[in-house]
Amino acid sequence: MKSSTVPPPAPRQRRPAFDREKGVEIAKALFHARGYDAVSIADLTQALEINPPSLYAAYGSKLALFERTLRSYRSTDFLQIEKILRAGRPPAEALTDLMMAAARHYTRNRDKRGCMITEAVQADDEQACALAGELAREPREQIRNYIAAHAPKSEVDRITDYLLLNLRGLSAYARLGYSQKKLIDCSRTAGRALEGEFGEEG
Amino acid sequence: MKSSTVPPPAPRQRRPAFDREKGVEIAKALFHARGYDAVSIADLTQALEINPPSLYAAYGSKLALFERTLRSYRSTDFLQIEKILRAGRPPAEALTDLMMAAARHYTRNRDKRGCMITEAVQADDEQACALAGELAREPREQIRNYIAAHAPKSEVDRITDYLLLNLRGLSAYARLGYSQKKLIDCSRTAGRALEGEFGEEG
DNA sequence: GATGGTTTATAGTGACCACTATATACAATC
DNA sequence: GATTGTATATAGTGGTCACTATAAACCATC
Repeated sequence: MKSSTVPPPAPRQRRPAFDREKGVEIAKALFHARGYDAVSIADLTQALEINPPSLYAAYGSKLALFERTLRSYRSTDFLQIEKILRAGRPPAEALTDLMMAAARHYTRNRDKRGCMITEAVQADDEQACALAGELAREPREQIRNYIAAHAPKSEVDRITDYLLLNLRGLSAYARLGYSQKKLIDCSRTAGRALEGEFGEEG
Repeated sequence: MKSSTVPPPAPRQRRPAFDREKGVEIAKALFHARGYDAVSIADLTQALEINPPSLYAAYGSKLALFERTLRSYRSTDFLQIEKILRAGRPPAEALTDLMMAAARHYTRNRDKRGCMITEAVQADDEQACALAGELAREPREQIRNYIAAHAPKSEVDRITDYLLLNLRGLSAYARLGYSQKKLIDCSRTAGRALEGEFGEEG
């Protein structure tokens, strides 16, 4: 019999080693579904099944983890702009296809509605906002360069703005639950505005 | 001479009576500039120069105050859709004008960028979101009814969605700081997609 | 001047925020 | 088996969130 000291505490459980890359995927899903501001550290640690110190050891901060998820999104989940805007097809058709592809992409999964980067650009958190703004620059320039290669110089900005504005609208309406069909119809309609812009074919 | 009791505390200051309507205007400016989620009770009490209990006595809750500001915005700051979509002019022209008017309206003041209701529809707070959704219904129906009066029945939804999506994009890009000129150009471009929709004139 | 009702003030509430100090469990090495 | 480094755990930190209990100041009436 033991002497009447305090009973030994139950041994603490220890989880298997934490996989950083899987963690990024899980966090990405959360951030995509709800946005940077609406996802808390508690949400993340619960979803990753780790404790806060482990999360901070693995990623540094909420913002740093968000940056990882954004970069992962950019490299694996992002619209393949350069494939759609390939040379040798009518520009109005290619750009319309870009919008229709976006409509499809933004509604492909009910938990991944809209564009994660586009939405993050309008986050309340200033740093998250700036981060998304940087990541949005490259695809924006891809679109602009394509348009610059096909349209009169004086019209490039206007056409680019129009296209980006419609992509922003598509992402927003995807998040509001609009159906894939509706958004594809919107994209096709939006494309009609481009028809006279690049010189008529034939 | 007084006996040596504790010295009388300095008399508390008391502000002049608080004006509820002015408070709504001030709160509206804050909510418009930063959105529901990003404005705290502390921000509001500081701007209104009152203490939290006074704010709750006057308005009930943050959400109730937000509702007041939204309704005030709807009735005094909102785009006058019915004036722009008046009968007797080419529908494509009227709808293009609607978008251009929105572009102007959303950039008229650097502290009142975008549409307060449109932006609130995508707030993180569920109740604020639902509230904005209700207030957005009437103007949405106005636009839809106008289109329904001029377009084939099968095309009404598509044209309406396209128009609303562009208004959403205009509001978002106004908030991002795009110039009035750029947004008006976008609106004019967006209008070109409508040209074939209502039967050609002449 | 005392009284009652209203509106203001101070000073909190518990809950949640992002983040961390500190200790324990474990694997590899000596 | 003792040591060391690493990854885990508990249990917090101070700050801010929306919101409120309670009391003091003021005005109108008696």
